[in-house]
Amino acid sequence: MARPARLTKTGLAEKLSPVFERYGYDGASLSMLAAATGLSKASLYHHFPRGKEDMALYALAHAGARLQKLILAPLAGKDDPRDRLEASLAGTGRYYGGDIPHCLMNSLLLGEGRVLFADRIATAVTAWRQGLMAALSDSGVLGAEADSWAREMIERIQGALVLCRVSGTREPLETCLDALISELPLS
Amino acid sequence: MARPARLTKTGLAEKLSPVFERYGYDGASLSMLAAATGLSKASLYHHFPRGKEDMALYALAHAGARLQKLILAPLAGKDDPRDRLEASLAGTGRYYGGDIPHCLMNSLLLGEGRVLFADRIATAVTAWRQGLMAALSDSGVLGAEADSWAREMIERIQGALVLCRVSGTREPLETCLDALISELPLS
DNA sequence: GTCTATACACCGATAGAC
DNA sequence: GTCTATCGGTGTATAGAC
Repeated sequence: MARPARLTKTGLAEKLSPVFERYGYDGASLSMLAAATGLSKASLYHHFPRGKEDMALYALAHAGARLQKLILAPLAGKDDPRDRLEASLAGTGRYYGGDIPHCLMNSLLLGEGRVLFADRIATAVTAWRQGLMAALSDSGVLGAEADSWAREMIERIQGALVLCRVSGTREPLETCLDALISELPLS
Repeated sequence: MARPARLTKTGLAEKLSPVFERYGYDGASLSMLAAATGLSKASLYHHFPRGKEDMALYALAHAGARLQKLILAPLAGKDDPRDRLEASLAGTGRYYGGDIPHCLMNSLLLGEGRVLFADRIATAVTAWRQGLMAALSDSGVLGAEADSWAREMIERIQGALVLCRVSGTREPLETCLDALISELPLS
């Protein structure tokens, strides 16, 4: 495989994301972001000339790539639809890692971040929903029911993530994912 | 009824809440909060001597009172449990008002706000969950099922609120509340 | 590509007049 | 109880040496 530069944008985005996840766009300061990367504020501007907005965009791009890999790709195969849905939900548990899982797209929806990133986030959520719908349809669930199930799955996962922040644990998410698997409307 | 002072703490909390809801604790600046109340920053400190933290606490107290009135009180009557649950869900729709509904307790769970307010928020969520459980139990739903239904209802409502911020509309919340009413596990 | 030093606006908070 | 004026600190962002 190609040897990557020691400091890739992807590598930086990986370190920036947790700050945006925990503090939101307004709450994430350049001092925090610099500390998280191990660079100075000035060096961050070398990599992200347009400043904090650029950094959040790269964090979002990184989140989108992980969404694709861990959640959407498993949905798209040609295996048994039940296996695909279960694999995607398992991937969802890995996507939302950490002792207190956070959703970057949720955190960026407050304050100034909503103005800047709502379109991009809506696109990602739509892709997620359509991926779920497709797998549900493949399993024989009728169109309208597949639609409402896909919506409900994302709704419950996002709600569980809120409850994780309330309780300070991963437990609501794990319980939710288990419940979703057992309630899948499949034959 | 007693004549209230022209500027009550409750009246101020009502004006402060939308700012904390939309921007979170870190993102809400004193300039915004002053503008929202029509007071100067110095006057805000007269009413809330400990500054922004005090203001957020009063906003939380105001939210707690509204939760009690619109969501919890309807659950606690002696009417038919189905009527109580439906009344509470209708109250939930009013509690989360506005063109893009926001949840103060959710918004305060980011950044510094989580450190300061997580305990208080967890207490409110627990009360909500127990109120739902009690009404479900009264309707004959078994303990374990009442517990998981109460959890799922809050989870879905919170998730729907996230999707409202994604789409910029009330529609996910309204759809969720309608679905919950029609799916209530009652006789 | 990294850094130190710095610019200037805004932050939360306070002093003190009215 | 409200205000203007101001404090010290931090915010984002830039200049320029190495």
